[in-house]
Amino acid sequence: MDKKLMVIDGNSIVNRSFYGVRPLTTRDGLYTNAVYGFVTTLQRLLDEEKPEALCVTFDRREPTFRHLEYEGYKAQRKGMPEELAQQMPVLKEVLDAMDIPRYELAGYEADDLIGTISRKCEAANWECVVVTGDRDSLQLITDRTKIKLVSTRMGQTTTKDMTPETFRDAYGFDPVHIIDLKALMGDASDNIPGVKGVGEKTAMALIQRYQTIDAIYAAMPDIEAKPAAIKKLAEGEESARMSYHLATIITDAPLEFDPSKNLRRPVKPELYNIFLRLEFNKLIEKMGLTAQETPLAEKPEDASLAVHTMHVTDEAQAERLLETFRKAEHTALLALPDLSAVVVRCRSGGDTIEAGEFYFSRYSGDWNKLLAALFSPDIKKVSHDVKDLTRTLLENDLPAEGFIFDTALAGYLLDATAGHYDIARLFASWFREELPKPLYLDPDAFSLLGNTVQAEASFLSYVSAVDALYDAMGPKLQEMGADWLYYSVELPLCRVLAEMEAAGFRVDARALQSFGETLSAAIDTLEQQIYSYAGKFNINSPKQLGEILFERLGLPAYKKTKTGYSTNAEVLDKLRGQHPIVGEVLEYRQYTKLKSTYVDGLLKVIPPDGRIRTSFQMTVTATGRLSSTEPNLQNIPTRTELGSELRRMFTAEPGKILVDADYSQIELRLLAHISGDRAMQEAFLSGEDFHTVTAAHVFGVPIGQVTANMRRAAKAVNFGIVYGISAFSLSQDLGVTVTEAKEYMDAYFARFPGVKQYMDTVVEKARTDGYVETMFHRRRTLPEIKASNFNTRSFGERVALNMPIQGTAADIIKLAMVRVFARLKKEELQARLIMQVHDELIVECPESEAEQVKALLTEEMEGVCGLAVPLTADAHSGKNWLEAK
DNA sequence: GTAATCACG
DNA sequence: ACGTACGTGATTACT
Repeated sequence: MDKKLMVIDGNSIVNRSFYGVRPLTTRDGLYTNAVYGFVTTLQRLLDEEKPEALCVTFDRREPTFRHLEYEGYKAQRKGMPEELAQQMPVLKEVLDAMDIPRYELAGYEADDLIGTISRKCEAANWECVVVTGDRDSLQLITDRTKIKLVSTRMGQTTTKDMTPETFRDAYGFDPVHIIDLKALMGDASDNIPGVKGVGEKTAMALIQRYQTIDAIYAAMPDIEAKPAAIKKLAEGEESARMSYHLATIITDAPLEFDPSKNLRRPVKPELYNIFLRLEFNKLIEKMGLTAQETPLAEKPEDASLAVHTMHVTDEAQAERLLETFRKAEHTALLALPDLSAVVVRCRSGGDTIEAGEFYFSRYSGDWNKLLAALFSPDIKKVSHDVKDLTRTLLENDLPAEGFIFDTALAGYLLDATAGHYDIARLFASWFREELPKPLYLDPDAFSLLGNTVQAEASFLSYVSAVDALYDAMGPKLQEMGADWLYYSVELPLCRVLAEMEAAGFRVDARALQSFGETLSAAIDTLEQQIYSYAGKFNINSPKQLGEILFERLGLPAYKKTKTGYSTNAEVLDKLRGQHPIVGEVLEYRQYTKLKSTYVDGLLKVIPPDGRIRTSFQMTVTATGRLSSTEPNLQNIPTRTELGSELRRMFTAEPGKILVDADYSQIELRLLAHISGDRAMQEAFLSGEDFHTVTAAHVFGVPIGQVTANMRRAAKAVNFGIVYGISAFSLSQDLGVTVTEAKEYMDAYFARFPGVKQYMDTVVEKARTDGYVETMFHRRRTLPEIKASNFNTRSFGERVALNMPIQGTAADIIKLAMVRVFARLKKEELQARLIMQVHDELIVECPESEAEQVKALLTEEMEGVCGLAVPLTADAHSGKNWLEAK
């Protein structure tokens, strides 16, 4: 059988990848989606076709000679967006590392190169597969050359094989006559004029009947077509002949090409480093790439590190090592989640210190005593995920002191949008080297002697990675000015959160259960009523609900989603009154939401002691806020009366009481402070309702004459500013026209010129620096701000406006938590912090402490930092969350 | 696994 | 002209 060569239209595939793959960037802002899409597509094609040889063609950016010949030709082709252009050199680098030949030739387009390559293959008795998304190439199809047409729809790449047979089935003539077809109908995207007035239908019919334009013009004027078409053909002959020429792909470009010189070769070792730089971790894994023999020089080399590693099992050894650790300036330390093993890496600070890596497990002495010694304050520990380790230790009645660094937390502060902060990924992205996969996740591995050594080795490599990261990250934190935030807020917060998680929040399971039963009954009734209008269907399925509402019942569909009708609350609310089913669906939604997410969801996670324990995530949000998972206790309902009933089930334990304190409008106060706008600051200093004062300013009336509607509008503008406003969104929110919304904004900016100025300067600063930051130097990098895509860039601008405000509020409450925690301890109160909801703290304490705790909370929260406006917090107490709010 | 929806600040 | 609020997490349906 003949050998097969696959030639890829590089520009076509990279373009499709760029628009088909969601935007991806590396942590330093390099766009990578087109390269990623290209490589994955290539992998798939190779799998499918298994060609012996492979090459890629590219267009040169200079004008080709056809531009000179006919100036309209492809003149309108848009320039590449910057995000794609920057990926082109990277893609070429990748192809070189994969040892795939690239062809480009000044004066020739990719099509011409492909045409030439395919003919040379045929001449050498090779089969040729052309991969492109461009239908122009179909004219190249022969018995030996097939085209794989690539199309991308909704992120899914599909290919269609076009052979002479499939082509004829689709078009009714031979592939080569597609040139004749284009000569008649033209091609707007390539600026081929064709015959004026002859479109696709006429042209197809003519070519199917006569095959070539020569045959058509030879038979003129007696051809099978409408008289009007015949007239146009006659007038357009010259244009047809020229178009024919333009549509013909060149197959004899001056290109040296021998298919046997394009045989597939193994990838070069550099590919690993390139992929690492591009953060293509999945591809590295899939393609089985490994690090190069010679590591990059970036990793800090520690000459003093002892080469020896030791498995510590006996007490005498351990005692000696503990003494060593106490003298060390720091040790890196990791523990298994079940505390069954600990690994320590200790570097020499002097002659007396025994340097090395030590693996503690299967210990003959008192394991808990050893742990207590390791986690006491006199050993300065660098670790990873300190909050989780602290919680585990506390839950086992062990000390959890002396943590001086957390590599996960540092990674987050250094790049809050990276998303993942596991040791392997941090190590790979910092040092461009891979780390062995974690083997310790499987506890059984330790019982199997064969695996043990491997598991230990892997665990040891993790602790050395943490140690190396500590060296690299510490200075970086300082460099960006985030060291105070890190050491005085984030790191101490680990302990605070660990204790909050361990404490949990008491929930009245019986009350919750009976609330659930009430809901169930209501849901059943509503279900029957809804079915009575429309028959039985799954009300929870937006698809089925949409069909019922907008097709069966004929209600007007205001909005669509990607996949069909939108049936969200906003849409349904507009349909209220048009059909009784609408209100019932809304009610059904509300009840089922409460039942499934809250009642059932929470009942599932109530342990025997009745206290629900959430997990606070410290490394998730891009702004610095915490998040809460399994379960999320930061989104317990409050906005509706029925929903807020759930808060009644969150209680203090008998004899105790909840104290709830929240910041009053912290984000707007921060806006007033950060922007330096005097009028806005005075609005807060006046002591009047802030939204009312803003309304008075914006509408130019005395405070006494502000109507509810005016206040509502002002409030919407205030929030809009914090979110990075646009007139359109504001108009949607307020239900007014865009023009009116624009007027509100103009009036607002006229009255608060400092706010306008802040908005301009913060966006400008984001553009020059590539990041924005909070008052405490928490940073968010913003590659989006330089995007050429309008939407992406606008998003970047909104984020630039919002992050410093939301983020500073997050910094402030975190600092307040650390201080409240310390005060409660210092004053020897039994009160315990148990919850944080972004601008709100909840403390559970004996009733006798309530007043003292209220005062303490208010004082610490308000006293975090001095602003140009008062930072106020209000505290309330009650037996349950609803009462205390 | 993704999309739609809806709960919170 | 572009298409829109900022930040999260859980549940359900459906591919």
